[in-house]
Amino acid sequence: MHLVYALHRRSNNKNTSDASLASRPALVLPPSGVAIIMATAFVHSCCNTVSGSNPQRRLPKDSPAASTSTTRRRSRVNLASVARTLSSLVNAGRVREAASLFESTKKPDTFLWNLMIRGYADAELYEEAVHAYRRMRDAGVWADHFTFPFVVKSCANSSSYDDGLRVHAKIIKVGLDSDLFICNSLITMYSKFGLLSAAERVFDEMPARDGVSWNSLVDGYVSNGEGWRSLVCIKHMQEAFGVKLDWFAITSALSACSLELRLEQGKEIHCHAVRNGLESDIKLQTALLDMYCKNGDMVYADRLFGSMSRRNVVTWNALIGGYALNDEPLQAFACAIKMQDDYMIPDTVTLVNLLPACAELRSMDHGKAIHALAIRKGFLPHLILETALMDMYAKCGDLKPSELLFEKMTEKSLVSWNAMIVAYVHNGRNSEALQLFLHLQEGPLGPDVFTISSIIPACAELASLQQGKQIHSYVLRAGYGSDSVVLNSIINMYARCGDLNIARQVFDRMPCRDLVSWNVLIMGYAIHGHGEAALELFSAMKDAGLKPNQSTFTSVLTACSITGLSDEGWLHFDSMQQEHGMSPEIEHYGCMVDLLGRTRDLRAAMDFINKMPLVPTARIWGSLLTAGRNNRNIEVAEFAAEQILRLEHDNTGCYVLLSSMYADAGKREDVDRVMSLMTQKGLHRTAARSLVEFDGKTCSFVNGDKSHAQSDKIHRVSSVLSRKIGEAACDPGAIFDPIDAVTKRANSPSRHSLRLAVVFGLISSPVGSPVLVKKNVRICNHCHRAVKLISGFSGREIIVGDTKIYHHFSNGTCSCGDYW
DNA sequence: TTAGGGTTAG
Repeated sequence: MHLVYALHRRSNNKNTSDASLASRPALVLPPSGVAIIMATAFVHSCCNTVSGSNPQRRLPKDSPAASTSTTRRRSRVNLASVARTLSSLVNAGRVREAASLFESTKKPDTFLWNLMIRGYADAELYEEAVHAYRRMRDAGVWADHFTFPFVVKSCANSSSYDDGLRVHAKIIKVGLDSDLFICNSLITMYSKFGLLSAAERVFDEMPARDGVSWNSLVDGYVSNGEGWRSLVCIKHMQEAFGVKLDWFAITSALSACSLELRLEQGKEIHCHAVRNGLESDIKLQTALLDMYCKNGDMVYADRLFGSMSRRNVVTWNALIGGYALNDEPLQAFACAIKMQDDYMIPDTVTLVNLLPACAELRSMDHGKAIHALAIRKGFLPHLILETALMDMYAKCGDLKPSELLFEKMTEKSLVSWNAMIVAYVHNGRNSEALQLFLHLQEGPLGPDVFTISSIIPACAELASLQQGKQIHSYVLRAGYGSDSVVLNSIINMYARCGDLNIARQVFDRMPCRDLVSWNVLIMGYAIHGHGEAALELFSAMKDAGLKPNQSTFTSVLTACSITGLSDEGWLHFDSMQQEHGMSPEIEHYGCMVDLLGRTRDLRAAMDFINKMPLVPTARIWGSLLTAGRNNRNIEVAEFAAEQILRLEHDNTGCYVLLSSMYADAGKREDVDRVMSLMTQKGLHRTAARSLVEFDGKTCSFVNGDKSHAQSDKIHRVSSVLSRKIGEAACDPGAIFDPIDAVTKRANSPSRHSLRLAVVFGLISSPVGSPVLVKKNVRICNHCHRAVKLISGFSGREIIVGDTKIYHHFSNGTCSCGDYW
């Protein structure tokens, strides 16, 4: 406006007063781009007149030198005036009008190019900024120390990795690689690319650094999830270099404390902010609030929030997110209501923060209401909101809306892909998760550490050793071979897929083992029935200086119970409280009930449950049911089943186990009663399925399966083996098998899915090699007895994983000691 | 004319 005012004044009589000009309505209107261009043209003419008014410097009109000199001078003056106009437009954020003026300018110089590139960068038109730089270079105009910070920033924000590297090379070539501003922008660029070592290299090679250099590196660490390195860097900058923490450093430090869950350090930084008079800044207060929320101190967060004199939507969102994060979903919703009383309008972040609260409450109604609100407010499509919605639906157990959202997303980030993969895994749809993982690899987005950590458990659940090996190979190729989170998942996967030897090899070769690594391997030994080895590993873990946690004891007590190491089990259970000051949790009590059941002391098991300081769950009564079943004590089993069904009326496993017991005891009427009760409740027994891998493929068998290409041979061999091990055709167990009782069809144990899978494994693999089979339900008595005998007869090791443990059948015996 | 996070998804 001032510019037009000035221009207008020049175009009119010199005697025109400011007051009279101010009274003209045209002057108070904002200048349009065209008006400015026209005005600029007018200024050119004025300037030309002025420059030609000095008779002392005038050259003969026909002189070539005079002509050239005049042209140059005119050109300089033109550019200077364009620059003023262009600068005004850029500063006003009117980048399109600035571009129009720029394009109409002949031979723009470095200064004008810089202005234009800055205009694009300020308007977040980063790709256009980079394009303008390319045009500048092609036009032969020299880029200077002002040009590069804008260009580097634009490369960083447009994810133009190749351009970024080319620009850096150019900076080195023109000798500007020591410039403070350029180096600072390069640190940020490399951090945004996730190339922290490149950012560090730029930082290290700087001849001089300022606070921005340090803050940029610290921020780079934080934004790449390297909270610890960020805190180390902050300490170093303060102590070794005497750099004071400013607003930026404090906010980065607070984020680092959130990442590393360092509440005490966060409080120290809070004190530092107070000492430096920054505590009244609303942004800093919100950052502090966020730090307290992320560290789980909602009491302090609430107190800080209450003390704030001013709050905005961001502040409210931080508090809502805090309550949702800290498992206080109702408080999160209460805040969302209160914020509206405070005249704050919920935005996309508010809704994104509320969705985990819906998931926590398992309240699809709340989730759907938020979804509807997002649609009504026109927030969709929105990448983060859609991903959060997908996650909410999946956690509420409804995958269909998640799939629809994912399918229809106009833009998908890697986080969206990961969320969908996790959604499948958490809902037991492991095959779909694996398919999606393969699909992801076909596109431009590569899997990251989250993807890998999500997909490995799917392989573990599918018990697909081949798939697991392929994922392991991918992990090594993709450079995640030293990531302890990923490697821990891989150890678990190998153990759950039945190959404990490879699990051990991965563990032994880990560059850095954490507590989880030990816990996972101890559990691996436990589920394979190698109790002694698990306890040896536990001792080695303590010798290595690691302190056991609750999960360690779950693994150790599981090992003791599965292997029947009663004395050791009680020793470790007691040591939890006496030596390590831990209160046993429900899982630990469950292991002890298993242990008591295994020692056949059902009375002690019942007393133990009655004296437990925790309310028994279905898992505890399930252990008692198993104990009753393995000790052939129908009364105890019935009592346990009653307790389970009181807590979980749809527990099909409970019905099946009880009916199996009745069948073993020859109580045909009770079998019928239990099975009809199941039918009345609309429950269905899980169809048994056994998997065995052959030639890199998983072969699946159901009971009586005849779909396999070699079915005739498999059934024939199974019948022969059945006879060889002396399995009677009229086995009383077979007659009263609940499957037969319900289906009323002949289904001899020799045709059970496990038997078919074992036989196929035996005939399709090299003589002497072990056979590995995975089963989706527990092994029935007949198959357990038969596979023991088959292992003796064939001289082969047969490994069968059920839903809980691995049975190693060898020389006619099973590692479970006939208790499972 | 140059560099820098308050809250959000896996």
